[in-house]
Amino acid sequence: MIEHVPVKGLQRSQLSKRTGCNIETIRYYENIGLMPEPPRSAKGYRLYDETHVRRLRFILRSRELGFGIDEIRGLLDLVDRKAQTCAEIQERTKPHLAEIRAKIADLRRIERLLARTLAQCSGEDVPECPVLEALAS
Amino acid sequence: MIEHVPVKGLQRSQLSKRTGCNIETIRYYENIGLMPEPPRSAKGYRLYDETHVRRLRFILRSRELGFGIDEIRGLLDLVDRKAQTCAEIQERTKPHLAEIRAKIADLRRIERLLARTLAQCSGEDVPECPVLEALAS
DNA sequence: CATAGCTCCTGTAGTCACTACAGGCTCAAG
DNA sequence: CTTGAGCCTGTAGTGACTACAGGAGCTATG
Repeated sequence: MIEHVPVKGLQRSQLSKRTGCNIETIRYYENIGLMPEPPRSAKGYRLYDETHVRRLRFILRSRELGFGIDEIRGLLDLVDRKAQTCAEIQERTKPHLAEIRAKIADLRRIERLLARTLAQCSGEDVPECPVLEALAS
Repeated sequence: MIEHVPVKGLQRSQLSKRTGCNIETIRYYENIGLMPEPPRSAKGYRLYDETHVRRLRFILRSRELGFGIDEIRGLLDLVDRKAQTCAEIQERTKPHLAEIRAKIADLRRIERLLARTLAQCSGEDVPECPVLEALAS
């Protein structure tokens, strides 16, 4: 009569399905200390609960918004300390927003250059291509 | 009377200075076959010339424009074959431009979301932060 | 009861585009 | 002759995963 009642808790694949996170990535986040080590079943299987689902969603959402692992570690520390204030969060988020804006500006510059060069390109079978010339210059 | 006249040609550090390319990166490009193996001096020092300068500039410019190593390999193949046509170049450049535009769209979405959330943030010492709530949701 | 096929466990290697380092040789200046 | 820079090589580290190898366990079917 040991463990006849199925141990409640989500296994790795269930957590993966619930969050859309790659199954290997979950273990990776555990290894680097973003996800806590979950309790284990008698046979050593990881057993997750709703707190893990929420934490993983937080991480994934932050990644989507372009935060790096270390930045997320910082945000999670604030959450865990429960001492976070709006001011602290702003302090971390504002430079991140600035970075994203810089990346956008960069890409737009590249896009303009590439589009302009392509527009000069006849698309015919001539051996002189303005794109290559732009790259070589 | 061996090699009294300095062997003409640029050494790695000179090529690095002329192109702005990190000195280690030059060897890396050689290892992966983007840069050709240059001739060597009697003692085995690499000796570059203007053709190497031009090729490296082409590579660096392409990287700046966001082309991956394999894409550059493709462009260089076209250049080397001397059989390139505008049509071939367009074929390779158009999808790349589309990728860049997709990345811009992505980043703009992220930027809007982050900016909107930050705008709701009072910056005061309250423990409920709309940014964290947005991340957790 | 046995076997098949799935999921789980672990550690490790591969990805991309570099960058850095260790250990040894060469070269020019002082 | 010594010092310090620059060259050579191979290898390891970066970030954020992703994939694989080798072994154990679970469940369903014959």
